[in-house]
Amino acid sequence: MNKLIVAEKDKAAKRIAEILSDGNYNSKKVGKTNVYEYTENGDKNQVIGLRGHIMKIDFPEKYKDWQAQEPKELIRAEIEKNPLHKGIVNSLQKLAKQAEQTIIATDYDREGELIGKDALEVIENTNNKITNKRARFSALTQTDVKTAFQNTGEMDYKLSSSGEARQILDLVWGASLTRYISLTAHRYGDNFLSVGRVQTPTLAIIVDKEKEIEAFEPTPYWEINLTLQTNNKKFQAQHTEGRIWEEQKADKIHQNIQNTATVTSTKTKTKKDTPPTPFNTTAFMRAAGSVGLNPSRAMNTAETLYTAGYISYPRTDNTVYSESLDIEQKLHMIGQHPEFKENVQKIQQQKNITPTQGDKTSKDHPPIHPTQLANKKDLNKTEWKVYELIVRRFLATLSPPATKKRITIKLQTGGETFQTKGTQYTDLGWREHYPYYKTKETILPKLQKNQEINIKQKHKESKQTNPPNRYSSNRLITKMDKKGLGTKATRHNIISKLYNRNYIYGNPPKPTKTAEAVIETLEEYAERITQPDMTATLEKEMDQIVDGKLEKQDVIEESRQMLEQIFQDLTQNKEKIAQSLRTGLQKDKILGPCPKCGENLRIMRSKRGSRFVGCSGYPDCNYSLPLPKRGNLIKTKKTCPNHNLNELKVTYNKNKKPWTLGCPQCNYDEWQKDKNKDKD
DNA sequence: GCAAGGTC
Repeated sequence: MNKLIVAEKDKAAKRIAEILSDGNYNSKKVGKTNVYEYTENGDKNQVIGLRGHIMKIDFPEKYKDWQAQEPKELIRAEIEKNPLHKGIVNSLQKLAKQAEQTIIATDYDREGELIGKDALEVIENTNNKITNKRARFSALTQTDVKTAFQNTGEMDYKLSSSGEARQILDLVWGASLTRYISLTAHRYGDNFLSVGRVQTPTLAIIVDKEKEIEAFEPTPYWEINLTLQTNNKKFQAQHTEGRIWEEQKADKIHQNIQNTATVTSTKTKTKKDTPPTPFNTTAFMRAAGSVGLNPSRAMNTAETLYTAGYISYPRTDNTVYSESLDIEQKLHMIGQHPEFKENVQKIQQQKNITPTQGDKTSKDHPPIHPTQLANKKDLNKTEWKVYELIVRRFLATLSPPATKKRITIKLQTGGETFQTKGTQYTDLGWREHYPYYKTKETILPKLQKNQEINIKQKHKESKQTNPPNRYSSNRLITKMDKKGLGTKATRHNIISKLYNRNYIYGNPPKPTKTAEAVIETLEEYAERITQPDMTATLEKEMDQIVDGKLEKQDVIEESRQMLEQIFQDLTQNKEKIAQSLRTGLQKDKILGPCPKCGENLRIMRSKRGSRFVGCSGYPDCNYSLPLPKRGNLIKTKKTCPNHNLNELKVTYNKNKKPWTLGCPQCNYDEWQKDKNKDKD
């Protein structure tokens, strides 16, 4: 029986052909798509790789004009399914005609089942006699794949329909609310304001943190420190109270301090510092942040390294190496590189090599690890940085813990207790191979109990509490992971989207006033879309569809009713919402005082569409400054010390780098100066 | 000009 085997991607198709044919396969092209062909008992089998989803859903053409209908009409609008990759669909159709059976071998998860079902529909529509089977495997290894094809099962239509429900809910909620917010705020064209099940709660996390920072009021506190001196060494000690909230108390302690202090105790503890676990996508991106790469750069670079064969598949949840991963061989390979040679030798000398394990054992793909030795000169700087990070992480997971001594010494003077802490590594362990964390050491002099030590200086230091830190984009990915927002393959895209929509800027990302206005509005009238909980509930309902406890149609219907309820609220409060959105959006336009009249300078648009800085005192005041024609203008939090105007940044949607324009007044003055210079 | 999810 001639078989058509359908994999999720080209790489997987090739690997499947390789395994099932024991290496005896041919590659050919059908259209532009790779097809891998082999014979089995005289039958011709063909393996094709898709490109993820090959179909997409959308509303019919007549809904295309945003202004032509009310956004709420989208809630019950019909939904079409159309080819996303026409070339692949054509190739599938060609192959389907020649086959008697098709085996769907897409990834073993919800989206994989849907991708497979969409492909199967294309196949069955061109060949209604074809039979089908489903091969399920969780790793592209010899044994897994062979077993899966010897024990094929049936398609799980409940699983794929849960995927369809997810698609429909995302489209209906996302599109209707995006249009509603955009139209209400008069943001047309590519200035639109987007809303979605994953992006909006993510943005809310950023906005909430910013509000926390803005509302933060520093509290003053004091610390009392000593500088002590033994024969040849100075060291510091701090009062055991730590932060002292009343200055009077701090003063009293300060006064009590004598000329000497007595050692009352010395304690030494040995601590083990366990090596890190293997890289999954989230952990990798977080680590990439510490070498200065944002999630998108990290992912793009990893993708390049993967395609070139240097590392394993970069989109994985798994943090446990499989039994079949030949660690000895990998070590040997890495050891060939002069830069890692010594590290590898050290690991090979260990009595045993036991890799660490994380708690995520989903076996979709192995944890990210090096698969081939790279030459530094074959890679660009960033690629090497990422490759080295992955190699070193791999080495670290095979290494012993680091051991450190923690020494705590307590001293007394004038009835006050002080302490000092020292850290010393006795064995660097994995840290030697993975130098991305700081290994800070504080070495204290050797002290005896009851020893008396001279106090060189006493300090009363006045300090204040700091606001919480913003999330870096890499930390944000971890946060999204914890809250169940997005998937390993999409989280970094969601963050890029927030940048492109001018909801956030800079790194760590800061929200624009527009973002704050959108989140505030939605939190008041469509709270559900701003909370991670929506995803959690969705996941539960998807599971219930799979278990047969709920029907896809019922889940969608219930969700539509909920959205209709929200639109009722939105419609009733239309004026209020429009007002608050517009005031919020205005805030991103006001830059500061006009030097001529003291009214507000704002970013404006002329009738012909060009941008400029104009005064709100117009027509009484006609002060203005020029602005660049292209790019998105973003008002930053920084203000110019000379003109008290907010500085501006210019970003572009395409891969062009953003640049800082700075204060528009300074920018203009510089330009004038340059112009005059040219004249001279 | 909408979402999120695959993959390149």
